[in-house]
Amino acid sequence: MSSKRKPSMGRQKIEIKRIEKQNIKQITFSKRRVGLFQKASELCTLCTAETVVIVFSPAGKSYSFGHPSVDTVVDRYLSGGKYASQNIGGVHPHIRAHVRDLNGQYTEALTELEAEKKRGMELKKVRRDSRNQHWWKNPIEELGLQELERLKAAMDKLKDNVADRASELLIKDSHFMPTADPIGTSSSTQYRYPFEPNPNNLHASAVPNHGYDYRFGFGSPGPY
Amino acid sequence: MSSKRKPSMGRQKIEIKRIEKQNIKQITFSKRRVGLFQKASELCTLCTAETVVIVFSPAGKSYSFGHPSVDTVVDRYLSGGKYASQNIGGVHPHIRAHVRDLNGQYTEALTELEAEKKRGMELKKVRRDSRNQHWWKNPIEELGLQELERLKAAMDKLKDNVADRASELLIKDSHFMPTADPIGTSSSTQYRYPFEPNPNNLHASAVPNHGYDYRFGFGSPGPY
DNA sequence: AACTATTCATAATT
DNA sequence: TAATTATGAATAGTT
Repeated sequence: MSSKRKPSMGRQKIEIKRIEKQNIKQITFSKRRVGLFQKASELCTLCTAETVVIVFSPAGKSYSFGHPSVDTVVDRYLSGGKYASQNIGGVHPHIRAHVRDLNGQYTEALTELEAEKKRGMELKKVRRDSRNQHWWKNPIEELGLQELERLKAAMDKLKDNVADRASELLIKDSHFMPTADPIGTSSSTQYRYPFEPNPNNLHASAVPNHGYDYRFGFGSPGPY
Repeated sequence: MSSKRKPSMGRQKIEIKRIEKQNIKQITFSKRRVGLFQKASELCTLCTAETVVIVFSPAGKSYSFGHPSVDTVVDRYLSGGKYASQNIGGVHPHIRAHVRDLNGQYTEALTELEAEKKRGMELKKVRRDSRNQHWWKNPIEELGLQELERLKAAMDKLKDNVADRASELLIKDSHFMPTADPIGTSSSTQYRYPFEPNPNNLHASAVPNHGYDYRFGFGSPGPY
């Protein structure tokens, strides 16, 4: 209750090198990961670009962002950069514009859909598309087109409505949820990857930089 | 030369939506792509994280950043999450990483839904939405805090369901898995610069671009 | 998690 | 295409 406000020092300049303090590192990771995804999202939207960002935390948890989808972009990359999909190509530039806001809406919609399903709605096999392989669809593996459509429509509506005004309500009540954590994160059983926690150096091969101002000028003539 | 200096307006606020003007878009793309890679690099360094960023310009040119390398991180993602080949019915074994990756799930789900619709599948409107369980479709103004709480609860529940399902699968597949190597490039290219402008390889075969010559001077076919 | 002071990113412009 | 600069955004340190 003292009267003083917040004599914050404000943002301080930091050296870009490995953060030793675990707690600080964790917080920084969280903040910057969000910022990174946000930047990626904006790039997609503004420039009609396809982008994927995958990040493994030092603990081994993965986070990703992808437009049109993680798989789409990764596949395209692996296949040599060919135009992976002609049907998707910036046609819908702002699908995932408000990732955080929509994340909750998505899960809610899924829940609602599951309820519908259990209630005895007709089930239809999803088409043979490779997308079938996504494990996360299993919980709703019987989603029929009708359900998908409903879900889609609902999400669209929510997107419009919530994106415009929910934030003000939400911010004072609750926040969007963390995007990762379902399975025990304490992870005593967490598998440890070979290089992932490699503490001391990032051996990005002939890596010129690491941690400080970089500059590269592969300015390109022609198409960007 | 008199002192006729035009003080630039400085950075102006812009709306995050598709940029129509091609020249502006191209410039923005270049700048933001660099900024994105820079952010990714800093995240790696500061937090000892493994990260990959792949971006395709609207012209189809790809750029990527990866630490320790693009392939390393992509492989890790693929081996831990899924495999690119067609999937047979049944449970999917490679789910470890994806389990905690709701963000990616979200983007993929959204895209999937979009694809469903665009694929031309029957467009059925919802008719039973008069039911109370569709409260969440109402205009946001009508959503009170109570509803928001409910939505939040539903989200948590869904996440639990997903986590449970995932746990089952994890237990069921707690053994070693063959590393999915979608394209057989697991080893060769180690020498990569962190910021990797991929050469124009629209004509490329199944092999991801591996040139380390990041100066592409190709002509500019296609749009842009 | 919320706040600020500050650094950093970048839109407009040359 | 690159450089400059004023302003918008991201975020380090703090509460």
